[in-house]
Amino acid sequence: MSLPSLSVSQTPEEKFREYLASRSKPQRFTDQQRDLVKYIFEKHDHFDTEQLLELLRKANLRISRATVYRTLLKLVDAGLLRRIEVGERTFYEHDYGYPQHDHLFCESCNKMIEFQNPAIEAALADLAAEHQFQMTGHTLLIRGLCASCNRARNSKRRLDLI
Amino acid sequence: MSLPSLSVSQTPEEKFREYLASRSKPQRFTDQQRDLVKYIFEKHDHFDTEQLLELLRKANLRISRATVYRTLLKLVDAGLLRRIEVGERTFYEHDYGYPQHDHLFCESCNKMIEFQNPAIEAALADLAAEHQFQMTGHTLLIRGLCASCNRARNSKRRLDLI
DNA sequence: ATTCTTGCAAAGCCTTTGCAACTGC
DNA sequence: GCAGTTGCAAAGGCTTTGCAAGAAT
Repeated sequence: MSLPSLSVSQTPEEKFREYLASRSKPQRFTDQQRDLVKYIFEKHDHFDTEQLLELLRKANLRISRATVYRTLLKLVDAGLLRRIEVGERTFYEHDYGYPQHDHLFCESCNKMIEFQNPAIEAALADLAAEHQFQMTGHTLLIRGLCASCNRARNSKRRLDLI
Repeated sequence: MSLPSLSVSQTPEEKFREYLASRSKPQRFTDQQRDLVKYIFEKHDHFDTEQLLELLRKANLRISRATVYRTLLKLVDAGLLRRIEVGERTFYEHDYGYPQHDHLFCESCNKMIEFQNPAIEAALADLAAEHQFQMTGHTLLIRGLCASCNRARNSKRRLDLI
């Protein structure tokens, strides 16, 4: 969406194949998995399973619901995708080839805005240290109104006053 | 658990009754709701619905599953409880009479440690301003190992080396 | 008396799983 | 050919809901 990609030496497919091959019980790379990886990494976006299934249907990729669920689990485990919980819903986004970041979530247009902010990172690290807490990760979502929805609301308000 | 309570002029029950009465369609205050509010506000804790049902059973409070779900919705709406999503699970905690805070979550002992941190708050506000984002709230969960689990792990590690 | 709430069981979501057919390797 | 994968449909969690009986105002 907004952050620069990291340069990575392997394609997502290569990285996934490597993951599959390196399991203690080697797993197989199937046509469905190939299509799914290709489709998901063609564009950077946030999606939940239902949206993905709908998009696959529209793209004429016939992969069963069960296979999509099973493959998403593997992609997360392989480090290609990251799960994010937004309220009650579970979304996925690119992990591989993409920098760590957090999100601003616009409750009006449902847009996800990614950001990286060293000041916040530092504040979290300090806080963890203060509590002698060994931080392994965090979840941060800022909810509110994005700039454009905010403008829209303000102009509507102005119109309402006329 | 750890933060000082705010002083509030109404008891949780009073506040809930006021909420019920002030609806456009006034709602009723029942024995089950009274018991539930009393039970939940007796001690400050984080719980999910399943845990609460189990605790109620042990406390010999017979309130049906459906009523618990229905009442929790109302308590959140009334501002008495706050929902927090931890991974896939939904927890509840006191909102009324309790200051805003975020959580450290220990993945080893599942303990929730509450904290308030002005530096983090400020960093979030700055970030939102930078993006011209009108923040209405945020969700922040820091995952990792709490001090005592960390110590336990370290002493185990030392023992393993012998 | 009226209207909301309860408890039960059924239904709804979303996700996982058992199984027979299929397919990478 | 063997072992892992797929697709289907059934089963699982968790949560919501329709309805008749019961309770609050």
